[in-house]
Amino acid sequence: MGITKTAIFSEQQNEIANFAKVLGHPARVAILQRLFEIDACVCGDLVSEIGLAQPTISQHLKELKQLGLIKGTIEGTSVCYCIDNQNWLKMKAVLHTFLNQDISKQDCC
Amino acid sequence: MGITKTAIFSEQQNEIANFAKVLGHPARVAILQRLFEIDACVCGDLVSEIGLAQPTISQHLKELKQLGLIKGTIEGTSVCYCIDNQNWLKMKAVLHTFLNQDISKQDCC
DNA sequence: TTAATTAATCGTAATATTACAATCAAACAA
DNA sequence: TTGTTTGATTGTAATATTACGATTAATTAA
Repeated sequence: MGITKTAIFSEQQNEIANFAKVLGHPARVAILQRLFEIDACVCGDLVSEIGLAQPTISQHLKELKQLGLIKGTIEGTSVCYCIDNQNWLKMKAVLHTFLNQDISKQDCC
Repeated sequence: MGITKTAIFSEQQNEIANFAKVLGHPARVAILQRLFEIDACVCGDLVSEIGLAQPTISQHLKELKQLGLIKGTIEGTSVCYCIDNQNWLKMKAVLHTFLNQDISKQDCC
């Protein structure tokens, strides 16, 4: 019914899924890549760089912020965004653990 | 409009997002974990293990299959699923590269 | 003050996703 | 053959997501 039954899964499984979900849109991938690329913080240049309307970018930024992957500081009329190192590392650790599960044997089917 | 503008993003960005998206649901995370756990292939035990209806599990399996992360073989009346090693490694490489982007300096905002 | 700029928020339309009941198709068992 | 089992498919309801126009709030500039 469009709603995910989070209750029946473990916290770890939900955590993995939540991190993966926020990376599951190319606009958010592009935003993160841009924030890594630009040493200094990027503000609303993201709107012109990525070809989406300002409210759309703002919405994606909100999701990234909610998961803690980025943080923004007001600088005059603009807002400066950057990666939140600590939470990025946290996500990295969570996803790496999942991705590095070992394939025990060879193909079985 | 609920539709993602894939055309304005690079192939790499879409690839990252597509892999992340399929991991963005706890049921699919659980299915993959189970397939890693169980050495032999699991069939419809997934339905009883995970607390979702059979059509729902089937739907999630389909998405995993479409991205090539798992493969299924018919064995009598049941279907045996397992991880597709090659594509799993491909995804691992793609996501690792993205996750390992370096944080250039310290926090800037 | 008023105008301009920037970005968040609101409202909404279009589409996608999640979940499951009902059904169907294929393989096996009797 | 007929029944049984397994899992895919269909159809559908509920909810979520994506995208953007319009508006708003906040800051700076004149």
